[in-house]
Amino acid sequence: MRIVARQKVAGLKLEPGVSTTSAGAVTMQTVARMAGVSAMTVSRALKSDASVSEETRDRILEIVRRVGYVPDATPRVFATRRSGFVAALVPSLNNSNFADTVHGMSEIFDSAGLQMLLGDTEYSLSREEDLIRAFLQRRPEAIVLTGGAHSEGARKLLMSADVPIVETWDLPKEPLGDVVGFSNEEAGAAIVRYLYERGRRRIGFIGGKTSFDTRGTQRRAGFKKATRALRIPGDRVVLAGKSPVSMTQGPEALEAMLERWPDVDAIVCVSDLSAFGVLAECQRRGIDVPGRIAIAGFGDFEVARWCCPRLTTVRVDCEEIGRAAAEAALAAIDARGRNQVRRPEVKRIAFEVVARETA
Amino acid sequence: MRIVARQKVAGLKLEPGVSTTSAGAVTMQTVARMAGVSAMTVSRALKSDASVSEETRDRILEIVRRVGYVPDATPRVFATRRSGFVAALVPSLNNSNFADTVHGMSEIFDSAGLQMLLGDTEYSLSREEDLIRAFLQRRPEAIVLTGGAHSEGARKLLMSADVPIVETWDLPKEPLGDVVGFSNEEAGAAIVRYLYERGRRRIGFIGGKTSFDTRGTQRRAGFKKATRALRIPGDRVVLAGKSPVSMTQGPEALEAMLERWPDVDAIVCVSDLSAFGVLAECQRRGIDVPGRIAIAGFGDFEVARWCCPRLTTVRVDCEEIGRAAAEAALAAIDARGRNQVRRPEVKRIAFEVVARETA
DNA sequence: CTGTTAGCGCATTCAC
DNA sequence: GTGAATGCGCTAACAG
Repeated sequence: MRIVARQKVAGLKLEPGVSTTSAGAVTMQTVARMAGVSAMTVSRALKSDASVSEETRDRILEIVRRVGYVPDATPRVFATRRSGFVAALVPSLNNSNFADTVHGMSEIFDSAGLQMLLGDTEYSLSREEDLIRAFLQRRPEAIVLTGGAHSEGARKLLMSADVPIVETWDLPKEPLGDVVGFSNEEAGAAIVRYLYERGRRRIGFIGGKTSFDTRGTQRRAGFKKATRALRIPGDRVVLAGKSPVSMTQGPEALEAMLERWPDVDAIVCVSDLSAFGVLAECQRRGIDVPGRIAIAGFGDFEVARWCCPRLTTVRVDCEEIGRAAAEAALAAIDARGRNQVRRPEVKRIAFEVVARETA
Repeated sequence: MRIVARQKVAGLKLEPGVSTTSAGAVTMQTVARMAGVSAMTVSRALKSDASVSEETRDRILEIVRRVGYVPDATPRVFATRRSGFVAALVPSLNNSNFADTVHGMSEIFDSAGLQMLLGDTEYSLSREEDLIRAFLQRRPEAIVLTGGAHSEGARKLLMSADVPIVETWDLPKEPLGDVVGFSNEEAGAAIVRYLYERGRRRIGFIGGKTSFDTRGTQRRAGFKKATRALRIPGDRVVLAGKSPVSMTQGPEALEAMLERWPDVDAIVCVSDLSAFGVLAECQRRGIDVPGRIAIAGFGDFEVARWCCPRLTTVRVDCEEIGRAAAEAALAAIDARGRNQVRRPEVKRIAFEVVARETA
């Protein structure tokens, strides 16, 4: 049998009869015996609101400090029937947009005393399902997902788990619970209209090949839709590399674009990262940006704000998505705690085209 | 009393007598009754190795699927005395170097069936301590930390928790356990020597103001050391903004540098992000890079590989740090499981100067 | 203000 | 191949 995290009583001989558990760990019982009280009193002393005499509490807390006792959350989960966990899944942790969202969430969850179980789906629905299954074993009090596309298996798991769900970064047609997001299609259309207003007529789109990045796919749909509405050609689409699309795809994507449509006068990229890759490749080739080609990205990544020339992009308040998602989760958890019914809500997060130097 | 994650039996009427728990959750017991077996048999059926008749297992698994039963890890933790958790703390999740390390770790931990509790210390030792305290309540089987600098409180907690520890991204003088890292001081010195070899003599350093980023501080120490050894001036140091240092600091830092030392012919930046910020600002000011000023960064971020001109930098295999750290953790967990003593090890990860276009 | 009792849902151990 | 008893460490509920 393996022993987890045995706590040693640092620099302290336990008096006889004050035994630790079989595993040698310091438990509440140990502390209780040392303080000459019951475990229940220790339990009360450890939460600030419960009623314990000042003197007893001080004595107990002193012992707790001395032996370095850290209460075990596992039995607490058992006893209170609350795991203290919230699960959050993002397509990638290595993407500052999602990292910002995670940051926003943790701000709220932290202060609510909930720990986050963070998962990186790597833009894969099957990995998302696996993570959901793994996380559900920890009985999270809520689950925050990215996007509205999930495998059938994931949906089944989530339904029968009967756990509050928040979907983010999108506006799913058939939400599983609360929604905090925006229309990626509208965002894609908005940037096309912006370029059109700036006089561009031969606009191209660069995105990833795979369908995993459904938000990217929707931005592409928005591109198509807007070009149609504006009666400009909408076939200048290059899909390069695989998601997550990144700077790496810049050179090959630009090459492919220029070969098929040498007259392209503006390029909408599925993210700032690919946009920056394209921009840098233009600089290498001596292509004037925005003189000959305008470039627009998505996400307002830091690189977009600081590169030269600065990238025109679409900004979303990623942290706000996280905060709002966490608040929705808390509301759902709270309602559940009171045995109340609560209708899931849809919270739209604004996006805006940020006009800068590349378009 | 709040109820966590009640599982509903989707589309299935429970026959009378086959009750769920008081909370209404589907438990192993529920499944057992439905299958007409004991909970123990369900438990066995759920792990592939245990001995259960083919027929019984199939019947049980079918029911498990139908009702969407997901076993609860909490009592398992209790019974097996293994939490199945590993804690990992990084200074920032919004930093692709650390995100890569996390990715490397999860690769190994995933396949070992361990779940990661991921924490973002935000470069703050006190937040690190808080996170350690919170995570220890979950009885992680190992803890992976970034760097060797920890608060006294954190050290005490870790010591008395008696949990295997791995420190990464550094070579602490007094390690708490295993170490997987490299000398940031040597890395800082190496890039100075590189610039010196390329003929630069008036080399400056740009880093963050705060002391939280101890790795950055060590790179600065390496800068000092190398300039002294090479007998070139080592006072051209600008500390700007606060950690995490980023592109944002580029303009102000460059401004400060040029004002005090207009003759600077090379700038070592604490990270590629600040280096890119400086590079972009040079481009805006029309300063020739590397003609007039050479620029070097650290970390080989994606932006360094793709920007124009490409950034000279120091590369470390961040994912390998993560993988090696996870492997060290597994080794420690394993030894502990066998009640063996195991001497913590120090694994050095190589770094290399990557010569590119800016220096 | 403090103690006692009971139980959370699973795995271990031992019978059968 | 299967079942029954037991206990993990904590807290809710109630008794004192």
